Amino acid sequence: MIRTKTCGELRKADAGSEVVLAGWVQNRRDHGGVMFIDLRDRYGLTQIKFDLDKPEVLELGQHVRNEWVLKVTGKVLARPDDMINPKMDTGEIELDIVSFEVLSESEVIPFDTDEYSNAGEEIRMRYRYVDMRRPQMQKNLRVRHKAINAIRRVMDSKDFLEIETPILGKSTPEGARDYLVPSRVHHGMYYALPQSPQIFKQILMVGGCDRYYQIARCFRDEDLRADRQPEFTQFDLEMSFAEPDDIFEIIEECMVAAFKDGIGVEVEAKFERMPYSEAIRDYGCDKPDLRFGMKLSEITDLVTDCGFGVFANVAKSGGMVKGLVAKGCQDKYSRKDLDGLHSHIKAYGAKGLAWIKILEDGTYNGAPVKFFETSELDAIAERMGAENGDVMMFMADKASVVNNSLAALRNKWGELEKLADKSVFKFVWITEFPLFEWSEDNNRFESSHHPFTMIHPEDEDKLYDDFNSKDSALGDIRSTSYDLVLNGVELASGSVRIHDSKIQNRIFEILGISSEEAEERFGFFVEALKYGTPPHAGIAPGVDRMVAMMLGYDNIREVIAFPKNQKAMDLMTGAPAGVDKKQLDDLAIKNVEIQ
RNA sequence: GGCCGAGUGGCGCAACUGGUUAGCGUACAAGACUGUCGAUCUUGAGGUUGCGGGUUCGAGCCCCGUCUCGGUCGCCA
Repeated sequence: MIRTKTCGELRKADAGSEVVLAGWVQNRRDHGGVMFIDLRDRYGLTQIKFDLDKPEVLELGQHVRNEWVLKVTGKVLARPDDMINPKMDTGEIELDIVSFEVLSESEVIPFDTDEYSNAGEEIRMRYRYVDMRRPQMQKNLRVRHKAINAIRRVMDSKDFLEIETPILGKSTPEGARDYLVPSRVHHGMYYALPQSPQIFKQILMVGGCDRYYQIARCFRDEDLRADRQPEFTQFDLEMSFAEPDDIFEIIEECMVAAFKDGIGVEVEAKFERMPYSEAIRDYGCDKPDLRFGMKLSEITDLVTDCGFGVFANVAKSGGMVKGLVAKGCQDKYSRKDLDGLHSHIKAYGAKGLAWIKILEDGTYNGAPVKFFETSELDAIAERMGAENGDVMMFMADKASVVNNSLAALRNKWGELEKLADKSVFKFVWITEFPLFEWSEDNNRFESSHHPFTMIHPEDEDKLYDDFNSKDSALGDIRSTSYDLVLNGVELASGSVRIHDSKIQNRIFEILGISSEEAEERFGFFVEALKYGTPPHAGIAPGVDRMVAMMLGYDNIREVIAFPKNQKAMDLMTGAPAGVDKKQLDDLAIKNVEIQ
């Protein structure tokens, strides 16, 4: 080894020993006759002292620059009490230099690597290797490792096998767009990179593997977001002879271990459960942030005959009127503030946001007030649980717009009023998602999750209703599926799978997939299910999101070593890039002029 | 594809309703200094304000176009 110790481990007890450290120059403080260099590695910082006891070493040291890589031999000195630096782990000691060697010089780096560095994202991505030297990035990568390691430990203890599934697979046109890889051996044929190992993990169950998991890379060629990358990592698992409770128990144990090992936080051991219908009713969305209340209240029935046309017309025409209450905010937000809230929700199709304040004396204030009888307003306030000093906010539109908008408004309010404690991790299982959703575009039912999702046992009788009608009982069918939500973020999605080919065939029929088509699209899979399929269930938590949440980031790029930007480019390597004509010729692909 | 925000020395930012030579911090270079620890002090170098056009006596700022980055909606079974 070039070094005998790391830059983070020397303590007072090491005083007197001679050690060799190696690392990067974080900082040089030259006082003429005495000079200090902070030497940095992954483990920490150690102060190196140069002085006139060795003038030739000091002279050489004065030519060293930031980010050079040094090997330093020296003697550990306990610092006198008045020179201890309590901010450094190694602040009780310093290294009295004997000699050093420059292992590597460095150009002037594009941005600072210290803890105060605040470079923009673009420059950080371009020079990710510099960015990674920052203590925060080192911490992020370490937390990620620790969390994944904890998951592997738990899964091993439960007798799960980690099994790799192929990266080069077959394209399945439904769902997200696939990344395609042209075949050289078969011109005109393509592999697809997996959106998830879904089909393979189910086949592993047919294959008797019983309990499988994988820290799996997944690929989706869709537009990106702060929490969406074209390639991302899922903790994917599948279990035979399992019911939802079995999955919940294992994931809960994994989350507890991952948060403990990752960031030292003890999260609740049992997570709350909430049916999808309740989540939509009370929070307007399927991923509620339960760190604060502020439930939505529907008032459609109270306003059907009111004098406020905006509400009454929507109520009469099958729409929905719903609201929420901002407690004690009456004098905190002006008319202008409240009217301005609309800008936060108009992206969801919200045409307007109505608000009514209840002043401290109990009188109502706001644009719609004059259209209502006081008794009507009293009834609305009572329904919503609003009291003097509160602000009531309302949306009237079709149900999906109302729910989406108010859910966004609720989250916005949680942020404005700091209702959501950042140190709290509130998990919830959202269960019983609808099995089908009516697609207006295609005029038929589509799977909410995927076509292999098991129907809720109580709803099986509804499966044979008319599948060509939007009002069919099929729309009310619940599935045996579940999402794990943490602080308003969807962390995982899973379900019990269909193992009965009769049900599976009926689902295909409803989805408009003919048996020939099913054969063509997933023939091998449907075939496999015919050879003795155990009942099985699974789930796949997103590792990037989980780690980002541990560390308080909205952006998963912070916890991925080499992420891509919003246009799916790697700014460091320059991918994607053009290729040689020869490579294209091998694949029989005609070159397209690069624009 | 739509909407919103941002592009100013290497990096991070400022510049009022359009008005002198575009500032500040940091990094960088040189010098000073024997105890600093985000060292300090002195001096210095470093800019076609993303790009193109327009309005104006005058544009970093206003207008049009365009490019780039980010956020978001659509999209993501």
